[in-house]
Amino acid sequence: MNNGAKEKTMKKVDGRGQRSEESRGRILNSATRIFAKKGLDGARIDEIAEDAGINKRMLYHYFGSKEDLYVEVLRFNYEKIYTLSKNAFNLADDSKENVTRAVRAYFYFLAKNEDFVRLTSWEALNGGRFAKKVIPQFFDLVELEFGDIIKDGIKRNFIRPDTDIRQVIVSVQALCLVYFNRREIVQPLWQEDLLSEEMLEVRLQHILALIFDGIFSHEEE
Amino acid sequence: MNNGAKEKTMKKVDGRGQRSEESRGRILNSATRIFAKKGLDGARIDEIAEDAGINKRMLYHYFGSKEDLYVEVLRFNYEKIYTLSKNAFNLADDSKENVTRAVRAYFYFLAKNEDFVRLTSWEALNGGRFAKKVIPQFFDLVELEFGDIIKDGIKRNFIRPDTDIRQVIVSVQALCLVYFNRREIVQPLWQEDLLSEEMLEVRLQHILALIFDGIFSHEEE
Amino acid sequence: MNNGAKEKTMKKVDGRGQRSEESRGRILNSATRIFAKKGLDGARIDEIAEDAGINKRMLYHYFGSKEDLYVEVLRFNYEKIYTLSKNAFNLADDSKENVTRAVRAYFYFLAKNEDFVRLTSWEALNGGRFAKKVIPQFFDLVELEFGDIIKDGIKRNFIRPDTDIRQVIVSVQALCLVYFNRREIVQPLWQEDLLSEEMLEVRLQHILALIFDGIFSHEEE
Amino acid sequence: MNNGAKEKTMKKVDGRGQRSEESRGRILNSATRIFAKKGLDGARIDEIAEDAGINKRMLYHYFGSKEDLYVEVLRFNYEKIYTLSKNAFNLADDSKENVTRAVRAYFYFLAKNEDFVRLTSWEALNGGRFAKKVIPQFFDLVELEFGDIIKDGIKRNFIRPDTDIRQVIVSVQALCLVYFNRREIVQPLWQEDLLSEEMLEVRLQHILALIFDGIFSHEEE
DNA sequence: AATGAATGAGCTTTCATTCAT
DNA sequence: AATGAATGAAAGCTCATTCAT
Repeated sequence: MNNGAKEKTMKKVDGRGQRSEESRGRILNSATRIFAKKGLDGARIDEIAEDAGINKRMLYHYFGSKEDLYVEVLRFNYEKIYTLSKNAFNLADDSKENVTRAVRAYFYFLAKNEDFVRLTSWEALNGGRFAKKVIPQFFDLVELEFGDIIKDGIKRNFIRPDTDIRQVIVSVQALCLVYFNRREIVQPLWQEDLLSEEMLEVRLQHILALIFDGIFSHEEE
Repeated sequence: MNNGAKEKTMKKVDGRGQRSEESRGRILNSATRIFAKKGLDGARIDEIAEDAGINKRMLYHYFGSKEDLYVEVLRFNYEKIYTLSKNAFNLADDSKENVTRAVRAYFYFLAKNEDFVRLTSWEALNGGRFAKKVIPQFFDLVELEFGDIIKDGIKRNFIRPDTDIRQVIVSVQALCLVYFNRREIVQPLWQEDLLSEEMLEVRLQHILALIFDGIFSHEEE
Repeated sequence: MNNGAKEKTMKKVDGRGQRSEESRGRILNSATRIFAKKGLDGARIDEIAEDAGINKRMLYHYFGSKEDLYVEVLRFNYEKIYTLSKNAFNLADDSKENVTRAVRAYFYFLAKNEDFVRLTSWEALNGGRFAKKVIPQFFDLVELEFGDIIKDGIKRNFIRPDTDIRQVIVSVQALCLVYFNRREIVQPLWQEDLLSEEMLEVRLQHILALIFDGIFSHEEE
Repeated sequence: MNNGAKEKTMKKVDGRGQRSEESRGRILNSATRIFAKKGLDGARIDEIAEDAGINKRMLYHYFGSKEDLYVEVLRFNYEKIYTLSKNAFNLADDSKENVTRAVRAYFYFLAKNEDFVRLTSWEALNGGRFAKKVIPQFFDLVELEFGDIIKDGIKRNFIRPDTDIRQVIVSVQALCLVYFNRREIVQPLWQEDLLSEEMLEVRLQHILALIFDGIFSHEEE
């Protein structure tokens, strides 16, 4: 259905096709926000349509059903993180630098994409039921490529050879996600706004310190 | 309401009051399971009532509304982890031992209480909106007491003095929770069942290794 | 059903029968208040039972059903006005005095029996559907006896011979009832409390003046 | 809500908006009939929807809730009597004529609008709770303008100067309303149909006679 | 391409009534 | 005589979806 709609737009380069593509985009944006906020069950088609400023009927025209729209929202948002992994994850010689760059990129991606964080959390509670329709191997691909970085680090003897790469992937993801995921809940522990630039950097440094002093061999210390 | 019902039962030890308490309990158990599985919005009162084997009306009689029932379910389940924190967290002389015992207790509590894990995750997405009615300072109390253990460790010079206790609390919680939280999603990375005794122990050891080699001073290495 | 319960009580003079009669009375009083306030549809069995301080089950034991209870409430309250008509309506020689006494008695009866006023109003909206089960000729009997007073007045030449007795009955009833009936609605027209002794007397005098100067021959003026 | 829907219709004179307005009107008519008959508590949304021949959902779409619909019904019906008071109550030189015209207009308005009579009676039992949302000063405005007529009559020396205008307003309203209000109850007193043209006129003449011979100075007699 | 109006199924909630003790 | 617990039917209300233009 997604593809179908896209092809249509391709064909028609005149005014009508563009409006159509614009409507589709507006729906997608509104749906992202509202599904992120309330989940599949909590979201209301009426609210999305009103927020997008379009007629409810068009929403069905473009996306078929609430569930299909939800899946498209997942696709739309996961494409963003694909892009991230393509760009920010090139191996350099310094393993520590590689890991730092990757973690930083992931962490700040999450910081800037609260909707993605929430969508991924709803999906976790769904057991990835819908995301699987979008990503065969659901599970941020970032993490898979992060695995390569670790593997490379082991080769170069920077990282302990007995390191369980999969566990590390899961852990790094957890350490980053949790900060946004449970932000409202842990916020009371701090005076400062958890999303301020300073606090974000504090958290990132904490994560890096925890990881490095754990997984790196300690010969250099 | 909870207390009220209990007192009633206290008074009458004969058959009458007990059935009431039993019904209440059955509702609470069914509701726990179904809210855990589907969340507040996804759960259906009919399903809960049928599962509990009682008339829908009684559910309203005992709990007032769907939302109130949900809050009672949170209370009911959070009481379990209170108990944990009361019992398993007594300070010994060995700081490493203290941390290990606490993390192990928490980790295995989560392993045995999938419903709790899921309820807490739904609540995170709700910003703790409902849990706040149950726990003034929502956020597993376990973690707060875990803070004392870290503090004690710092005093004894086992743990680095510059450690940010709150960040560690958040991180430990993340490292434990993620494993159950996103289990269905990360499972494809492994052949083995993530909930098998062996795999649980593997994860726990990974967490401990990550933590220790990070937060402990490295004089002993 | 009413009689049945009474006979029972007659038989048993010991404690049990008295309690039973007392419970019945409490239910009737509570039901009167609540039916008067909210009507048959608006009243709730639970509320009546709680207000009477008895178990809902007893209410069904004594009265059979909500509707039957309502009918008993009507009977219970109409008996009060029967008593009135028996006592206050004896013919004297002075026709004006007779009418005055009767109207005054009726007006103050209503003033002191707000519940009766409301019950009779609900019944009017019901077309007397339920009251008919209690009084064959529903319609305050007072009024019928009031008819005799008028008739007597005509005989004595105090009242115009062309007076339509039935219309007068309806009108007098209206003039008295409306004051209590629509009290909350007309109250804003006055500063004073419509139920104060002074205001009640003002209204009564207005009614009497309106009636007399209308229906009496004007020879004496 | 009322205005909103009307504006909508204004914009689009083609088929689309009109059906909406028509549905709204059908609901209002059905609701008037059924609320008049059974009151707010006795009426059933399903019955109204079925009677209006529309889907229950639309009723909520247009009116929001049962109570809101009830309020709109009151507004809708009170507008009718506003119109009456605007048209039929212009002062002429003859005071008797003025009063007669006003009472006649009011009396026949009631005769032709049984629903209005009943709605106003339910509201009286509600203490005007809902009508207050529609009319700041609930209480037929007719009556207030009737007050002006009386006042004018006093000026012209046709009506006794000590007349309490507010009492007269209440009384006239009572004398008219009661005939329709309690019609089913008093009907057994007559053989004829109370709503027949003849009987209506009889009642009206009775009311006028009662009023005039009371409130007018009797010099002319 | 776009829309206002409409719908049926299903949701939460309520209520008069009865069961079991 | 009295009661706490339980129930089925139906109420008010909501929602994803489709019709007609």
